[in-house]
Amino acid sequence: MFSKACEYGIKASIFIAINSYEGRRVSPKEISKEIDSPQAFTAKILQDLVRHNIINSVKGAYGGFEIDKDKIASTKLSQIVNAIDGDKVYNHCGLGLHTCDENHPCPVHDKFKTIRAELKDMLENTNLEELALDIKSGLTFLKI
Amino acid sequence: MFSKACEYGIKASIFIAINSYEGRRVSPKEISKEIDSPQAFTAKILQDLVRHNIINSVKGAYGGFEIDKDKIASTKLSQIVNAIDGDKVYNHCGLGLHTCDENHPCPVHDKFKTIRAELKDMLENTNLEELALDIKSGLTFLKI
DNA sequence: CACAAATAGGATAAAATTATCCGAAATAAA
DNA sequence: TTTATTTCGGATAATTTTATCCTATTTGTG
Repeated sequence: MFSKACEYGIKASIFIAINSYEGRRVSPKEISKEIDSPQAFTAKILQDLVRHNIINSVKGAYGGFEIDKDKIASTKLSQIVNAIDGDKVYNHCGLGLHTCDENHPCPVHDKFKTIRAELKDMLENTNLEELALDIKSGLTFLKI
Repeated sequence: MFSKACEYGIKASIFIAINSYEGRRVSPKEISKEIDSPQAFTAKILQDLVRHNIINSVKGAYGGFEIDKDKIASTKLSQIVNAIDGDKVYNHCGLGLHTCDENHPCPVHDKFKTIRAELKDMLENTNLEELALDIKSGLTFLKI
């Protein structure tokens, strides 16, 4: 469904959000430990999220990654996915046709339509805040 | 969603089904031309489908690939996907956790649950016959 | 200013996926 | 039985994704 990079990016964003609520910046080392991902690779993905304005980085001593507190609730899962994997989750034809639409559908176009729409809807209506709160309250987990 | 190999495998199966209704065997060359895929790679995937008993191969002159006519309607899309991509489409955690279930859910477990179930349901309730008929009647397409 | 602590970014490596090539084996027909 | 045709299967290559390493750059503190 998502690339490894995207999986790491989502989990990292959630962990950063949790810590940003407490005013704490986190490093790639802490993050990769907490989400069980390769550190250097995770750092690359964080750079990408910074470039896409999803998270914030502060260089130098006492630096690290953070998210503006008042941005957490309005950051959608779809933005993270889009930043890392692009729009192929929504737009790529299920069977890889270059053009696949109502006028020229692939054999599974119709059957995929609702599923794809629901996925899109879910990603666009899920925000970082709810995901972070579930982790904090021990309802969900970032690793294992 | 699916691997390239799986996309090719699905399209190839549909094309073979169409021709099997007419009692015609088809070669990797014809298939790859019709579904716009690399020939040798497609041949490998066909071998895989043969090993998984989804299609049938006949070696030698006048040989080729075919599907038993009376098997087409009972062959589910899920069987093809499973043969090539395994069960990860259904079972792999959305965020890559090794264990992700009701007792130990990842942050998006619940939100993915219905989507994943629908996908599974769709794949298990779509058969080769309907896909082949749609192509034959010009309703859907295998390439471009 | 010098130093320590961080992220940024380029180069490279490893692994997985996608793709190609070629000879072996099987089979039908002449 | 020979020949032409066709799948099978192993070896290899190309590409993409995943992952690592090292140096440069930035920045706060003493």
